[in-house]
Amino acid sequence: MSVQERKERERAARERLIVATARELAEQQGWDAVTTRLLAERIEYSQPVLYSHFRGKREIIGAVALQGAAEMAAAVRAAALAADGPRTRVTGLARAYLDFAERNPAVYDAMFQLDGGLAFAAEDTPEPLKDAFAALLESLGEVAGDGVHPGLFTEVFWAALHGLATLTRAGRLPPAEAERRVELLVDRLAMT
Amino acid sequence: MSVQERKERERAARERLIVATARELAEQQGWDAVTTRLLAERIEYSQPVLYSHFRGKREIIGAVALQGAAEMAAAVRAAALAADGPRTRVTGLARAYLDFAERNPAVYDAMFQLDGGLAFAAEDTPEPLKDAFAALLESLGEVAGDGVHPGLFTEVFWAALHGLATLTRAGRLPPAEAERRVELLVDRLAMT
DNA sequence: GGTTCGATCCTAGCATCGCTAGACAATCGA
DNA sequence: TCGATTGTCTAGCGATGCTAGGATCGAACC
Repeated sequence: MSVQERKERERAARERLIVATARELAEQQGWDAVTTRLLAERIEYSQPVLYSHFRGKREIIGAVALQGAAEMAAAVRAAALAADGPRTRVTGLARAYLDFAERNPAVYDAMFQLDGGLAFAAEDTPEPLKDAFAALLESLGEVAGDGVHPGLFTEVFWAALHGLATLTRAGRLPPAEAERRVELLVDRLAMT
Repeated sequence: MSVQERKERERAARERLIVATARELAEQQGWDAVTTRLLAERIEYSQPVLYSHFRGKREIIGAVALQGAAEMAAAVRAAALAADGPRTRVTGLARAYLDFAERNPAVYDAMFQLDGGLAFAAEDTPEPLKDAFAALLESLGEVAGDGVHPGLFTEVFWAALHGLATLTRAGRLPPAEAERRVELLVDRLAMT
């Protein structure tokens, strides 16, 4: 059995290598540069090996997205823990969210802009995605305000952050005043 | 000269046909289906003809985006005119925006999700895009609140709408409660 | 220890993509 | 009427995601 176990370990390691390499390549040169040929060359295997781990390129993007969701959830929770009041917690959360999107644009794209073949807002939504939303909900729920459903409030706040993140990164919003936009958003949306 | 004018007219008509066909095809089967071959076949010309009008597929997407921006500006202004108070105006604007995105998903993608090679938030931003932002500003500026820059407020409100539009359409947000999210957003953001 | 057999991987290739070169035909000016 | 110009098409290039089928390697059995 030991031989088989070793093979499984090696196989899992190679799968992690694929995901990590795809992510690295995407951050360096954009997702367009992540071709199956280049990716295969980087991991020093032939193309078909990729397809023994993933159904196709979509699933590789999906794997990067899940990894990113876990990291984002951690980043958001860390920011929330570092703050003391509900208000500063929300501001910190917003900054952490936008900061993550800015520092990991390719991962953010994998999560929300590209098709990673992942289910959302459904029963079969992968755990990391549900947990990332839960991380937002934990801090945002307490500032939803009276009579407002915490989940609904979180959705709206999240959408606003997502809009700021994508429009800023696409050059639709001047980056200079990003901080003022965050302050305005928190000022108005959060009921403290 | 008349002959040359006729040719120019016909050429302009063909260009409109290309844009209209690309848009139609994108709305029916998604932008992935808008290949240069299929598009050429639909307009009953060969592929290279497309490149005598546009630099490439990107520019065709850009042309659809500009068309969409003009329509969206008109839709937003119409909604604003139909309302009487600042508050109902903002609500109507928000509904019109999201309605446009929902009814014209491919056009909305061309405007904000895909690369149409268009400049934003810069001097060389095409007029229709600046005008679409201006249409939002006209109604949103009056509810920015004291001491808040109308442009900045418009940017934040727009980002929130954009986030709602994209996340809803991507299946990230359940469509059922879309209306309640709009109400919450307007309630909190608009100072009336 | 040699042999068999299954798992693993690679070479080669398919269909399709955006885009372009060069041949061909239609039209215009002289 | 004839050359030149303009316009269009056929054919093809390089690159893409993905796959079929053969080669190779290692584990397991007599």
